[in-house]
Amino acid sequence: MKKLTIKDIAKEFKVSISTVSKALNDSYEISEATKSKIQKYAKEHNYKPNFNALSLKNRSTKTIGIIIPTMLKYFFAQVFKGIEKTALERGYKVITCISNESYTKEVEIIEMLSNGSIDGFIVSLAKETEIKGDYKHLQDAIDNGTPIVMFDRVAQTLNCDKIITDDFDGAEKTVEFLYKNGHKSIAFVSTMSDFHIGKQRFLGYKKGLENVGLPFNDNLVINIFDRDYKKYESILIPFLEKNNIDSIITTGESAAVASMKAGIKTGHKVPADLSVIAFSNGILARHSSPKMTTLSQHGEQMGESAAKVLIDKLEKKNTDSLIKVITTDLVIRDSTK
Amino acid sequence: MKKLTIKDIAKEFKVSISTVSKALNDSYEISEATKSKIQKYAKEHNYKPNFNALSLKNRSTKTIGIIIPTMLKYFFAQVFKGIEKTALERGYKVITCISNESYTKEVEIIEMLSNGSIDGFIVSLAKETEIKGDYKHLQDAIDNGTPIVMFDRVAQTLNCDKIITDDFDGAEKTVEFLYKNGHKSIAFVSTMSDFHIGKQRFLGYKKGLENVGLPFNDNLVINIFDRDYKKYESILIPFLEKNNIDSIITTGESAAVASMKAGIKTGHKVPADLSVIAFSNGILARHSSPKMTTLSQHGEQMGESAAKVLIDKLEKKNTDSLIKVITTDLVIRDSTK
DNA sequence: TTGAAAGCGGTACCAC
DNA sequence: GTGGTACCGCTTTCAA
Repeated sequence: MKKLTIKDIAKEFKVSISTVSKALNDSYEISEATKSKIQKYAKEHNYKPNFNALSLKNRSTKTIGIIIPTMLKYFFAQVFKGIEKTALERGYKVITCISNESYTKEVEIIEMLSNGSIDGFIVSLAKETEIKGDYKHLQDAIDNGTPIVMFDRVAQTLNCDKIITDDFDGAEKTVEFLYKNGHKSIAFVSTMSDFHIGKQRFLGYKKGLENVGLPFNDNLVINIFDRDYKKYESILIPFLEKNNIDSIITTGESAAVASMKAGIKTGHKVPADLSVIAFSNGILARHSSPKMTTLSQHGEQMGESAAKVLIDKLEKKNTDSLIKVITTDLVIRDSTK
Repeated sequence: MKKLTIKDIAKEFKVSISTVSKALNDSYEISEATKSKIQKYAKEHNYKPNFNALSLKNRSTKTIGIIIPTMLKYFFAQVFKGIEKTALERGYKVITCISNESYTKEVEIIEMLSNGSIDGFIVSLAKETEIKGDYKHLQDAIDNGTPIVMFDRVAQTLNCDKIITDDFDGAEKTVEFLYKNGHKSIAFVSTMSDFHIGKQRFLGYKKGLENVGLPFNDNLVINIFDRDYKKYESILIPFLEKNNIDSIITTGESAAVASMKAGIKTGHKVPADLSVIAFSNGILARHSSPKMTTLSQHGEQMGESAAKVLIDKLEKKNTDSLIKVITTDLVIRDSTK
């Protein structure tokens, strides 16, 4: 039972294919009688215009390519949700590819999709790519007329639309929040120091300290490079033992959970004498005990925004590049006093 | 800077387009000299055969459609990872759509993609669809010659390939494990009693009790219908107070976390006098305190399997429908004694 | 009001 | 060894 085509319908009614095409598109050129019988037939027989033929003709696929480092992190899954929802609403499909933090994979994906498969890209950089700092593959795509919208892990030097978090400001205001609540010895735990966003969060932390008049102390900052969250705790225990710390800001959830556990193991009470706040987007925060206070990231909204900006660009509703900042919200739960 | 086509290359070398096509496909009909100069030129100018033209010609898009209820659950994200990886390895792209547990959405997605956008589907049913029991949209797709592979939440009555978890056996062996470790009063907490897989897990639980000679007690079973995990705890506290329970099997992570918290609040010690085991796939299990013992689900492997089975079918490497069971593993952590 | 034909970017058969 | 052409399914211009 193969697919019905315009040609089949033309044969059925003994008319030309152009008549059928026009009838289906409700053209004024065609008589009501002809139109209605053809439309009825098409509907009854579940006719659907062939996607590839249309894409070929229109030079537009109505699909967008997503390239993200992973789907296993809740933040990215949330962004994906926002993209998918918005895209569908506006009649676009999404092809989703995972770079798995690999530069090579990212390049290959761009290559693979740059053959008319998609109209534009939404990208968040692989870790390797960001460290390498080589964005030629993305620049090539742009030069070829394929718009790119980046989010979260964006390439500073690339001229394209960007959706980002207020990393700097978020960290800054978090320090101020902790200070106002009586904390004097605020530590910063980062698992993202390789990333631009990690650096911004760190700089915001420093700025926050400066704002409230606390000295910056290098010993209160720890950068974890290990990718294995299981080791976080053992790294943090000596950190907490050696230093007199009353609060911790972490760049992510796993580190925050580990911080709380390490805090408890080193004799602290959370939040009575150790407060913990994480840049986060979710799932662990709400299930940890105590429940985690977070600087909440609105991944879904970032996704919606990215899709909207890209599709507007594809449909020429906007033209010049913008940077959109989605601000974090401080969500106070039980890990801070 | 528009895309280079075969026609452009033909013009460049003043040869016919068929010569170019053959040269690019390394045909024996074309002289080495011509081939090499054309191939060189194509590579240098980054020529890529147009995807839509090829798909149109070949009636095959080398892309597969994924329809899943959500990406925010770790299990589905894992399955997605497996699918994406395997698909890419075999030269396929994936278009991913979220049904958001809605029957209507699921139907719309199938409609939308049934226009030659994809060669086959990988589906896990929306909750609504499963409750409704109406699989006509899927049957239609199959009848139209679009193969479907289902996973986890599969339609019993549909004749297609299926990748499932050993829900019944998993629950059964879990009861036996708990019994061997001295538990006599084993509760079953389900958030999936609407789903076939939830029913299977329950039946496996009953069978397990029977196997070890424990009586089945209706009071020790609780079905939670509330979708809000925040309420789980308040539902479970009276459940634990009223009954004398020494161990709990849950159908998912959130319920297990809530069970542990409720247990602690009702004066139990986990795992000393209350053991908790969850059907799970991940992330919470490893970060909870105590870390959760799980019946681990291998989502990624299910995804790999689903993609492999679908692609084999598309490429006619297999032909008849199979049901593949991916068995769970008992991963013992700290929530069981 | 309807139809013929070109074209989107390829492939492949057939002729030269 | 190279070129002409039909075709994949559809839209659109132009002619009838």
